[in-house]
Amino acid sequence: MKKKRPSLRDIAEVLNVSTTTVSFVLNGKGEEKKISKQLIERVENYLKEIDYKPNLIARSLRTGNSHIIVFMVEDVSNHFFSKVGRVIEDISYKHDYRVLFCSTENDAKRTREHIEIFKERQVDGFIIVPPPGIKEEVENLKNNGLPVVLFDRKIEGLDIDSVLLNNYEGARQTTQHLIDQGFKKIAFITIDLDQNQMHDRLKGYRQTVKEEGLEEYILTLPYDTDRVAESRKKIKDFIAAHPELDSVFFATNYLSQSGLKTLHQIDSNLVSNLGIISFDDSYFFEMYAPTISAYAQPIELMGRELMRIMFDRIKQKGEASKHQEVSLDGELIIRESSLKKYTRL
Amino acid sequence: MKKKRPSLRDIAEVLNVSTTTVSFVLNGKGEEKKISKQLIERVENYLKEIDYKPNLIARSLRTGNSHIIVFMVEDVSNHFFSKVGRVIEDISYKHDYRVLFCSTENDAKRTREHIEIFKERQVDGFIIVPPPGIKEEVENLKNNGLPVVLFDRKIEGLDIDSVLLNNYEGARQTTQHLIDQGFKKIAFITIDLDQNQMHDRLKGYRQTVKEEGLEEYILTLPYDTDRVAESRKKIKDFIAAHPELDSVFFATNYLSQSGLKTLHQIDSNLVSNLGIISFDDSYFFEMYAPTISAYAQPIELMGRELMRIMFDRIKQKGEASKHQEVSLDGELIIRESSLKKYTRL
DNA sequence: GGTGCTTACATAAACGATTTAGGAGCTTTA
DNA sequence: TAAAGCTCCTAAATCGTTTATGTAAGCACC
Repeated sequence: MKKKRPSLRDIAEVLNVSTTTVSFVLNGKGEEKKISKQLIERVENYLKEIDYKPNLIARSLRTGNSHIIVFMVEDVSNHFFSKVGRVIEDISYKHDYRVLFCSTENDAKRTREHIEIFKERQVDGFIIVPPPGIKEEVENLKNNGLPVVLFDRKIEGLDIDSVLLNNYEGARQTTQHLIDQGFKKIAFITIDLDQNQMHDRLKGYRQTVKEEGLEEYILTLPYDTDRVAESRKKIKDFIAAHPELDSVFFATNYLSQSGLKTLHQIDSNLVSNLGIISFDDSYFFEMYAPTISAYAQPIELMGRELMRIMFDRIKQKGEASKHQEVSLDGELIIRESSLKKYTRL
Repeated sequence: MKKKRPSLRDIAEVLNVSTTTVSFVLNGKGEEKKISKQLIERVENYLKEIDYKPNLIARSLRTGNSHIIVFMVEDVSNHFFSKVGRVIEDISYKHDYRVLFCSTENDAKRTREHIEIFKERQVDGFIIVPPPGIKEEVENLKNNGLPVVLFDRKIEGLDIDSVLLNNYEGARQTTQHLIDQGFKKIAFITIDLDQNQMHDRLKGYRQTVKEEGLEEYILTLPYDTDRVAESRKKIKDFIAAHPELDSVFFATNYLSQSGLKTLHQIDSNLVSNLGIISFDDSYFFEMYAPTISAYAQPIELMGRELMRIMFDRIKQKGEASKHQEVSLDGELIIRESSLKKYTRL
């Protein structure tokens, strides 16, 4: 049943030329390799006629690259990562590269295993959202001449290509926006995740309220998603302890979503009465009532930058050269929830 | 810099044995192939010592399979598909298979091209959410002995493995639930997508209201996501034309989300005053106020069934055998929005 | 002591491409 | 006319595995 696809050799035989010739023509190196016009044409016509598709596995084995890049993120089904993944996928396809998606679950062991497996598969590059504790593996990849671009987070003490959000600046803008709207008692609700991006957001918030001579209200919740009940309680207590609060800045979109629910539970008018803004946009915010303002990461741009750097590296074929650290600005998406005139206090 | 990984041949040389021996031991066929215990041990120790990893590309070339399966869906960043993708990814990894994700955009041409490309890469199987118009290509894949499992939709007139939701039954249950809650004027809002799953949902709704002696209220919106304004207007007109409606059944979660927004725009109390339920669950529904009831697809189970069939087929190595059509039931997730006592009419 | 059967390995041919090195035939040049 | 230089093409090695086939040694058997 399974009829074998013709190989280069089969074609060469039919045309009575060598496989070399067919290969050269196939790869558009005909002229360069001084194959005569007529022969090029003859081969090309035949290739087209039988709609020949080379066996990419064989090509990979010979050339040592696979035209596959991996995109390792915390969770492929996470909205932000899957959107960026989609951008990367599209760009890759245009350049004849494919993308392997993979979830790290922010776990070092799982990530290490995956990196190992992908190396066996001769992938051509890695885009990684690094979990803590994989500095060494990433360094090894780089030293082996494999392109690696970090995304979303960096690894302390490792000079390597990366595409990041300017979290500090983003948090500053977000906080400033609330202040500009007339909010004065701004709570910052974050998680106890020891990673740069969270630190930078916190710093941005603190610096801004400080400069404006306002007080800080900071609540740190556990990172564990299964400690929801605990988080809920903490938010309730926090709100109760600070009745003077007029607005809330959630440090991640996940926090905002569960936070909104909690606020609504405390008092169904609370959400409308507080100024609310989220770091990270979400599809959800557009639908909520009121619509929720957010500082959105530049998804499209991030994907493009990641691939630009990736292809730069691939072209360089492992030659060392200075690393690029791209820090991108997001965009404040102002919706109803952060506009003073919409709150009813 | 890039130090070459040792090959089987290198190892054989060091150990003074043949590559055959090393290969057999590597693949655990030592005993079967009558290699002596001592030698097996010697080879195994060395393999472990240098932490040898075989070149999977070479293996693929030789064996003709890649241990890669593709998961082609409408959009990899869609919540439902990415969740199922995640399940598939996890199962695959456990069996040493990798997953290539790919977005079809529901476009036949794009899908055809992708199928072609994946065949060149010798992928071992396809899980496809088929766009209209690719019957022939899918049939070819199957006839070439390549495992194909359809997901979410079927292709009319093609007998092939598939994992589907029992849309009819789901819509019946959903409608019945509203009726049991005491709702009597139930609107069904759907899209004009000519695909089985939508037809079945409509049928389920109609049959149920008919059996209960209730009137049908059906609104069909354009599928195009960029005709949002038009959809909004249609919903508004529909609601205005039928002030007697006491509940709404949205046929997809995307519809629910934009529909909720529209309802809220019409009248901020409308969402609380109507009974609302959605086909397809969404993360969003849990957070909304009120929380929105939904008929949830069994994501985990779907992923497992897809992979079960896939591995069945892979084991059969292209032998034809009767196709399996799995029809799964979802689960009614009852939240506030569909409970009569929560609506204030 | 020839035949046959294990055991325990090795040899070498694939898989299907890319690519290096080279060769045949022609023209040019000193 | 011999050497050199083109032009156009080919032979064969190579990538790193898997696996069909080969074979040498040992033993049994009549």
